[in-house]
Amino acid sequence: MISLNYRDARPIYEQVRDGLRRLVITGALSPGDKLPSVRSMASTLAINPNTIQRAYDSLEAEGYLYTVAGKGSFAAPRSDVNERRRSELQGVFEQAAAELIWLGATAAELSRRLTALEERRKTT
Amino acid sequence: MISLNYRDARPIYEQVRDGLRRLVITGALSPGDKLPSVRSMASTLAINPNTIQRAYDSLEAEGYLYTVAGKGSFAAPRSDVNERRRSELQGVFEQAAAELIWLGATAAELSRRLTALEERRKTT
Amino acid sequence: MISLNYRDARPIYEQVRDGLRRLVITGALSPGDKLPSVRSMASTLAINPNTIQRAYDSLEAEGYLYTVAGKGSFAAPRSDVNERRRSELQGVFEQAAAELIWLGATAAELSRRLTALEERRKTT
Amino acid sequence: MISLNYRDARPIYEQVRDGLRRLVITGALSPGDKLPSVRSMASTLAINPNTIQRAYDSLEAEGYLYTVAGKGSFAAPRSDVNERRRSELQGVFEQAAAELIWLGATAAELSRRLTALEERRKTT
DNA sequence: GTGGTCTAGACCACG
DNA sequence: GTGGTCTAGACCACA
Repeated sequence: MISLNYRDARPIYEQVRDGLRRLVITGALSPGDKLPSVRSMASTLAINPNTIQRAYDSLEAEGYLYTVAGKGSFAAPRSDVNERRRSELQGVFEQAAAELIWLGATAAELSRRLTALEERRKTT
Repeated sequence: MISLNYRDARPIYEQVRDGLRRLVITGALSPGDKLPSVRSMASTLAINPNTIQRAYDSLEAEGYLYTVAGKGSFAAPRSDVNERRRSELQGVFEQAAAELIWLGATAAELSRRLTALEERRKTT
Repeated sequence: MISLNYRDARPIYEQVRDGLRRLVITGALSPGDKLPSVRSMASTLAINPNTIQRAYDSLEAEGYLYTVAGKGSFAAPRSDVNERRRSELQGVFEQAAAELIWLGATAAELSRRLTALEERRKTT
Repeated sequence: MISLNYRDARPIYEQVRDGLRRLVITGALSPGDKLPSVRSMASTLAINPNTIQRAYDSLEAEGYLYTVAGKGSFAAPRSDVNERRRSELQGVFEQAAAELIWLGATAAELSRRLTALEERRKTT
C-alpha cells in the first residue's frame, strides 16, 4: 500500500503523508472512507505510532482527512483541501513545467499527458 | 541576483542551488556563461563559502553547470542535464498535475498555463 | 434543534453542551422552558445517553439550567449563571479583542459588531 | 514569563503556545526578536523539549513566528498571521460577546473595554 | 548549538 | 479500541 525508503532524504512521516495523500487522490480512498488506525498502520509499516500520527496530523492540516478522537480518521471531500495547499501545488506545477520546457519538452506533449491524466480520473 | 530568505524553511544551500538553477532556466545565464566564484558569491551574500560550494557541487551533479579547475564554473547546455534530474522533474510534474486535476482543475486550463510558459521562454 | 458534526474536533458532549447553551443565549429557550429529557434527546441524536447526561451536568454546573428530580431540566434565568463562567467569558472576550486589535482591527469597528449583536438580542 | 498549570484541561503545549502568542501580541516580543531556544525553554519550564517544539510548530503554522533550522525561532510581523487564525479569532470574539450581552453586559460598556485595549496598544 | 526527526513506552479522554 | 498527549533519550543536518 505504502512503501518506505529509509535512504530517502525525506523524513518518514512525509513519505507516509505523501503516500496516504496519493491514496486519496487516486480514488483508492473515497471521501468518508476510514483510514487505517494509527496503531495498525504503525505495526504494518514497522515504525513508531508517533510518526504515523504526525503524518495524519499533517494531512488533517492540509484538509485531506479529518479525525474523530476515539473513532479514527476519514478521507475528506476534496473541497476541504486547504487554500494554502492548493497554491503550493500550483507553484510546484509551474516550476516543474517551466524547467521541463527549458529542457526541451513542448507544451503540446505535456498537455497530452494532462489529458491522459484527466481521462484516467474520469474512468476511476 | 539571488535573494536569500532566512525565514524560508529550506536550508540556505538549497536556496542558493535553486536560485542558480532558476537563473539558468530563465535564460539569465546562457550556456557557457561564467558563474561568480564561490568566494565572491559568499561575500556578496554574506554567508559561508562552504554553503555556496555545496550548492555548486549539487548543481554540477545534476548537470546544470560544469567546473574547470583554476578557471571557474560555467552554465552547461541543457543537453548535459542528468537523466535522474529529468525523471525526477517528470515525476513532480505528473504528481502535481494529477492532484490539481483531482482538485477540480481541467487539463484545458493547465494547458493554457503551459503555453504561456512556452511563449515566455521563446521571447526571452 | 442541535446539529452534531462528527468531523468537529470537539468531543460530542461538548458539541451538545455548546449547542444547548446557544439555544438559551439566543432565546430559543426562555428561562423556565423545559429541555428535552436525556433519553429522548439521546434517541433523537442517536448517541449514548451518558453523553447527553454529561452535557446536562456541565451546563447545570455553569448555571444555565437546573434539574428537578422526576420533573426534568429547565432553562435557568441568566442571573443564575456562575461567576466562574462569567469571568471565563470576560477573559476570552478580552484576549480575543486584544489580539484582533493587534492584528489591525480598530475598537470602532469591533464596537459596531457589538451594537449589532445587542440589536439582534432586543428584537428576538 | 510563561506559567503552566498542570490541572488545566488544556494540554501543556497549548498553554505554552498561548503564552508565547501573548508575548508577541503584547509587544514583549517585537517582529524579528529571537525566541528562546527549544532546549532552553524546555529546561526553564522543566518539560520535555518535544512539547516545546510542538508549541513552536503550532505557532509557526499560525504565522506568529518563523523558524530557521540551526538558528532559532523569531517573532513574525503581524501581517504574516494566517487567515484561518484570524477568522477563528473573529468567531471566538463574536460568540463571547453575544453571551456576555445575554448575561446583561451592554455594548457600550464592552466598547469601553475595547477602547482601553486600543489605547494601551498605542502606548506600548 | 540549533532545530528536525524518530523511537519506545506510558497514561488519559472519549464513546 | 481509538486518537491525543507527554516523557526520556537518541541521532542527524545545518551554518
